[in-house]
Order: sequence, then structure tokens, then C-alpha cells
Amino acid sequence: MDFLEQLNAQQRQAVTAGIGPVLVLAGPGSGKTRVLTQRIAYLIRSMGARPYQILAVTFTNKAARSMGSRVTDLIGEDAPHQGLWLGTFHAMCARILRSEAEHLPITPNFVIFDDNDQQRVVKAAIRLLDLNDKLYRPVSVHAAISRAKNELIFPKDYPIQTYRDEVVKRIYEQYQSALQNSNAVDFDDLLLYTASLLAEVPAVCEKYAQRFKYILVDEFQDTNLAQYTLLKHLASVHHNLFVVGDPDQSIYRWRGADYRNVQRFEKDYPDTQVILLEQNYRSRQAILDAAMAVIDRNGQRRRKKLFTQRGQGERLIYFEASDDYAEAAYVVDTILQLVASKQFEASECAVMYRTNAQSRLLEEAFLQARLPYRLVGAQRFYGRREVKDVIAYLRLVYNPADEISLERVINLPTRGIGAKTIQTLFTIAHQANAPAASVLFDLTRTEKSSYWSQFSARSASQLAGFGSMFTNWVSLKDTYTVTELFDRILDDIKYQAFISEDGSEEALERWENVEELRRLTTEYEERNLAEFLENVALISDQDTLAEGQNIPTLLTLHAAKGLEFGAVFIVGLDDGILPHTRSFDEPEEMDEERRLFYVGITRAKDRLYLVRSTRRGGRGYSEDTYPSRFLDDIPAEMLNGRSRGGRSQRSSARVDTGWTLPPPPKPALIIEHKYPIGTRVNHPTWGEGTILESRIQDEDEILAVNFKVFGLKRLGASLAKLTILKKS
DNA sequence: GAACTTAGTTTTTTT
DNA sequence: AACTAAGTTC
Repeated sequence: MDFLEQLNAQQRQAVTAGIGPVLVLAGPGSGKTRVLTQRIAYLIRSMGARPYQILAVTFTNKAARSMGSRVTDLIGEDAPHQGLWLGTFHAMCARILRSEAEHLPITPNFVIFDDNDQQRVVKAAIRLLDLNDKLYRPVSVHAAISRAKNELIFPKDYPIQTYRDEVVKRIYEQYQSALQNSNAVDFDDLLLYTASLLAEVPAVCEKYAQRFKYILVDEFQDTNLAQYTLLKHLASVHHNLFVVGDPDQSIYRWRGADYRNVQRFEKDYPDTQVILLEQNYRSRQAILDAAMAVIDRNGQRRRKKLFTQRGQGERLIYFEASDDYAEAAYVVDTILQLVASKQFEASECAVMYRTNAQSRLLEEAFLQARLPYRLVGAQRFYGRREVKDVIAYLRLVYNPADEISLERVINLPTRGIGAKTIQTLFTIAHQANAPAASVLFDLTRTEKSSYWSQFSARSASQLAGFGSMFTNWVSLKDTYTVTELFDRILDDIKYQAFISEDGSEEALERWENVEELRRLTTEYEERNLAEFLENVALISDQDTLAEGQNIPTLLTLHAAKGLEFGAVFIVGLDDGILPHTRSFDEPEEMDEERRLFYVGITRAKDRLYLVRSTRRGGRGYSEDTYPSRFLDDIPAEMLNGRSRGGRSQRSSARVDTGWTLPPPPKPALIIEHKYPIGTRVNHPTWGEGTILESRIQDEDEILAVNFKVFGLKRLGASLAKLTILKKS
């Protein structure tokens, strides 16, 4: 048991805990992955567990992968092949549902709809019910449905208090039946169906609960009711639930996560052993002190005393830029300095922000400095349109019932099948109580198809044309490898020609993405289309983080959880961004914003920069901003760096006024006309032009410019990157 | 009816 | 920027 000697007392206590429920409360950087992996090794080596009796669940594929490789290192065997289940909640559920599909309203070859697909289904449902999509916005209706599913509420049980609830319920019902029609599930269904399957079918529950003698869960504070419930069912025979989490790092409330599951766990399993991991192996004490100063303001929590043996370290660095461009420039300049002075490797630097939109200016600044960077999330690979399009084709072939994918690709590239024809196709199919695909197949078989007359001659023959390609692919799907099928489809639809049409730089990039996807399919030579599609559906942003290059990382605070960097920049520390405006009127959400800040702080090993700017460009014009109220919680003596714009005055005035009061009035600014009428200017996109009109509005200069080539445009001077060619 | 163009709207976080 | 609704041309 020599590996146990590398653990501290608490870690060892957790790893070697006996059977029964165990709750490990692990502060940031306290070695929780290590505890989890060593626990698995310990179960096998010392407690006589067989790998197939172990289930280890994570939230991301990345966490699952890193855990997998560490387990392999420890027990020196290929654990997955001995039946150890190690994967994300969603992957585990998909696996169970495919085996148990007979109990469900879907077949084993169901597809998993991603966010975009789900949105389309909601939209279609709203349209079908003839509702106003301004009143019932697809995003918010979808959020309501998702919330219900996470709470294990089926459409029939959707609680109604208002008229709106009643309508949402109808949409939810329609949404769910549309998914079933397409033989599809969404992310939430994976959990919902599994949880209810285990609850409703004792034989199935028994089967898995018997098998999984030991269950381990990572990031337990992020579980929602569905996940909690299904864990409870899975552990109902052996009660060996080993969960690791940190309520202070719970940042997925909006996704249904409920950190109170930690308390619920202690209540549901009164014999739980609770183990606290407080020693931090990541950060300097100065960083931990700041982190505690921030998080201790959240009430109703078990306080943790974070400590380290890595020394006090330096004070945090605070910087206030004059606007968001300057903020980005400061970050880039500083990173360049850190790297040039050999204080940090470029890959040890990370920039974190609250919203994805904030990455744009940062990216521009990096680009300008010719400093390469890695961006996590946002424009993720699988989210690219061309990638989604090709995947939709593959998905359709795999599961021809998938009407969302069908609708997506039936006229792509355009082949004369317009919205009207598509609408007719679906209507006819639903009337005949058949999937749209079977109508297509029927049209290809014979011109005497009873469906033929229901379309115009032209539409019918276009549909038949597509249908015959479609039929052909379906007939090949079992004999072809994923790559062969991929090539065949792209060839048939002349996709490269379609994409490269305009020969632009962007077109080239798009094609490269398609080629990258093709490369991925080659990894599935030995496996099948089903596995390819499932992995593609369940991949997440964090999983696409390519490593190995020595370049800085840009990512959201959410995406940063679980990672660590030598030097961390948290930018946009303005009230309204962090905490975000949308959280202002909900104390629970404000607490979560604070935890998000805490997560960011605790990513830093040696140096932490807290950055904000006093003006920020929103949509259109820029506005004055106020420092994040969370900054007030960090004692001044912990911070290095002075404010530039009188932050101390403003924030001290604000301290007791509370955030419910309106912010102090903005100082009146006098803006000069920089571009008098007649000035000749140059614009990066529009080219040369002449100023026709200039007026001051909302602290910006609004210009009417007559461009030589593009004609009259109206621009905000602060936003448009104009250069003056000649003053009038 | 289909295909393309243009103007307006929208963004918190994501398995 | 990205998506959609409305407008325009064939």
C-alpha cells in the first residue's frame, strides 16, 4: 500500500474509508481527483472489489478521461475492459437506456438532440400550436421544460399556476411527442428516463443496483434532483456511495444543480462518514486568503479553512483600465511581459471572464500582438454549422425517423425543396401517421405512390431525387465504415463544391473543419456509427481543450472549474458583469455569482490579476461601469495596484447603500466633435468616405458617413474604427 | 414557390 | 456575429 503514503491524513482517511456512504468535502486544490482514483485502486486491491462492480461518475468527459488514465496508472490494467464503468452521467444513462429501450417510448438506436436541435423542436412545437413566439420565447420555454425535467416532472404532471404554465405544459407535451416521433431524446431525458426507469421497473433497478457494489461520484455539488435520485436507486442495494464535492464550487444552479443535495445526502444516509479536505496543494496562501474573504460572505455554509504549505506568496494585483480595449491590451501586454521575463510559461497563463461575449476583444488584442491563444468553448468545433450539417446527415441515416435532422439537410445544398414543400411533406406524413422519411422512400419506389399526387410535379420529383440518395445511404450504413459513409454522402451531395462556392477564406476554413470531422471518423474504423454519433453528441466544450501547445488559455469562469494555472487574470470585474445583472434580484443567484468568483480565484497557483475597466462598450455605445461589489470583500491590504478612476471613493460611498438603490448619476461628459462635417475618413470595411453629419448622443459621436463604394452609413464614432484621412 | 438580399433582434453560465 | 423575418427577384 505504498501509494497511500503520499496522502495526507484526511485524504488517506477518505481513500481507506470502509463500506457505507462517504461524503468527502473537498476544497479547491485539495487533491480530490487523487482521492477518487486512489479510492478505486483501494477498492480493487484491498477490498476485493471486481472492476465491473464499480461505477464512477463525472460531469465532463475530460474528468472521466483523466480519472481513467490515472486509474490505469494505479492498477496497471485496462480497467474498462474488465467492466469498470467510468464516464459522465449522461454517457452512463445513454448506455443504460440503450440496453433497456424496451421499457421506453424509444428504440435502442435513438439519437441525442443537442441544444440547437432542442431549440428547433421547441420552435416547431410553438408554431404547431399556433402560438406567438414573441410571447412564448423558445429559449425561455425550453428553459422551463428543462427545469421540469431536472425535477423529474413529466408533461402530464407539469404544475399549473398561471395561464402561461398551462400553455408551457401544452408546448412541453408537444415537444416530448415530437422527440418521440423522431426517436430522439434530449440531454435532460437521458437523466429523466433513467431515473424514472429505475423507479418504475424494479427488475431493472435490481439488476444495476446489484451489479454496482461501489459507486463513486465527482463534483457531487453539481447534481440535480434527477441525478441525485438515480444515484439513490443505483445504490439502493449496497449503499456504498462515495461522493466528493464542494458546495462552495456549485455554479450550475441554472442547470438544475442543487448543492443542497450535499445536505440531503447526510440526511438520507445518517450513517455517512464525512471527511473534510482542507489542505490546498495548488495556491499560495495570499490567494487562498482572498478566496476565503470572498466566499465567507455567503451565509448558510460550512466554513472551510483553506491552508497551504506553499508559502504566503505575493499580493494580488488589481488593475483598472480606462475602457475594455485597454483592459484587453493590459492583459496581453502583461502576459507578454511574464513570458519574456521567464516568470511564467505562456501555457501557465489563463484569462477568465464571466460571459463568452467578453472573449472577442481579448481575442482581437491577442491577434494584434500576434500572440497565439487557446479558446475554450464558445465557437466550439461541434457547434460550427458545417460540422453540424454533416453530422445531421449521418444522424439521419442512422435514425431516419429524426425529423429535425431531415429538415436541416433536405434542402442543403439547395435542391429545390423549399419551406412550403417541406411543410407539406411533414403534414402528409403526420396525417398518415408515418415518419416523413417513409413518405420519401415511398416516393422513390414508384411514381404511382399515393403520395405523388399530393405534391406539385416538380416538388415530388425533387423529393424523390433526395429520397433515392437517402435510401441508398440507409442501405449502406451497416456495411460501410463511418468514414466510407461520410465520403459517400459528401460525394453524393457535392458538399465540397457547395461549401467552397465563394472561394473565400471562410469557405476554406469551413472545409478544413469538415476534413477535421472526417479525420475523427477514421478513429471509428473498429466501432460503428452509433458510437461515433453518441460521442459527438455528448462531447462538451471543456473536452475540446487541446493541450500540449505553449500558449495562454482564454475561458469562461464556468469552464475554468477543475483547472489550474500559474498566473490567472480575471477580467470584467464590474458590477453587472460579475455579478451579472441577471442575478441582481435573486439572493440565491448572487451567492452563486460569488461562488463563481471564488472558483476563478482558486484556479491561480502563484499570481492573480483582478482586472476591470471603468467604461465598457455594450451593444452600440459604451457606458460607465462600477467595480464589482465582490471586490469590496477583499481587504485592501491584500491588493497591489492602485485604482485609476476614483474607485475607492465610489465604492466606499456605495458600501452601505446596498445594491438595490440606483447607481449614482453618471458624471456629465463633454465630448468633442472629433469628426467635423466634411472630414475624409477611412473605415476598415467600408473604405473611404466623407462625414456628412455629426452629433453628440449618449456620450458618443454619431456620424453619418457617405462612403465612396457603399454609400451612406450611420456609425458611432467610439465603435467604428475610423481613421482620419483629411480634416475639412 | 424557391432562392437570395436586407434589416432587425439578440447574449450568462452548458452536460 | 448569428440567426430570423420580411422583402425582392426570378
